[in-house]
Amino acid sequence: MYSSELIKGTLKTIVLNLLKENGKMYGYQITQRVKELTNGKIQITEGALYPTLHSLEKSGELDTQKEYMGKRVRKYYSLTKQGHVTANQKVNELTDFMNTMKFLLDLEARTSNG
Amino acid sequence: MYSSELIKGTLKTIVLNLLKENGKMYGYQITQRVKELTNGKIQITEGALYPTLHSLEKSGELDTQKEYMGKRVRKYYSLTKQGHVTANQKVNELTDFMNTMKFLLDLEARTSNG
DNA sequence: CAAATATACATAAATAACTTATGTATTAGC
DNA sequence: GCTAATACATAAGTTATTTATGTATATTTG
Repeated sequence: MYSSELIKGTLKTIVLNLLKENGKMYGYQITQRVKELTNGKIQITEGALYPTLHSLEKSGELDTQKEYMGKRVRKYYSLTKQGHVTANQKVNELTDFMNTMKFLLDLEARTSNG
Repeated sequence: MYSSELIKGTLKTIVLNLLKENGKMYGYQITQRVKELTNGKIQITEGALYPTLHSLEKSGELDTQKEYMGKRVRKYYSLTKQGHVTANQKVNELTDFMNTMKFLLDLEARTSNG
């Protein structure tokens, strides 16, 4: 597990990108998928996820669709048109940021080598 | 400029790494150097930096040394032995995290391609 | 079949790392 | 002399999280 400060700020990007690639997902599924894909290195808590999903829905990035499995409800989320745009922007911004960070760290390492 | 959430959590790592490579630096110099190295994409505010420096000093990562340029004081910071260890840990953790994030984003992109 | 665990949602209080605003003082440029 | 840059510092407000708690159904295990 990474120190939590690092993960902060990337949650919306992770969620939007997962939905972009998987079409639709429900909350619990997102937490499990991220845990699985990162070998437990990134674990999204439900206390963080659900408010984020609600906020993305409110701001028009996500649509919801309820599905009943017996008596249990699953709330599926999918990207709106606007959500697709935001997803791309967020992924690009994060990629750019990480490249800048790597440059910042690598450059300094190179300087010390001569 | 990146949205501020992204930069959160990386400030200590940036500062420790800069000090590791440059030996000693003072606060204002750190803000200018980061701005310069990232073409203004990352701008560390003084309100964020000074408390961080104080906190790193308090926790034993940094030593300080005052230098007088005429009447003006500069407070130089440098890594303690423990600070070197922490700097390496933080850089490794950030690098690992960024690789995990890239995998998470790239994997999904690859999945959509077939 | 009872108990524990997993699935699945949700919210609210507390916390941490910032931003924004403000303050002081010296130095440089016009 | 005025403005901007240099150089420090702190405090209030914001925001995204963590931690804690709650509800309910479904599955596994003894």
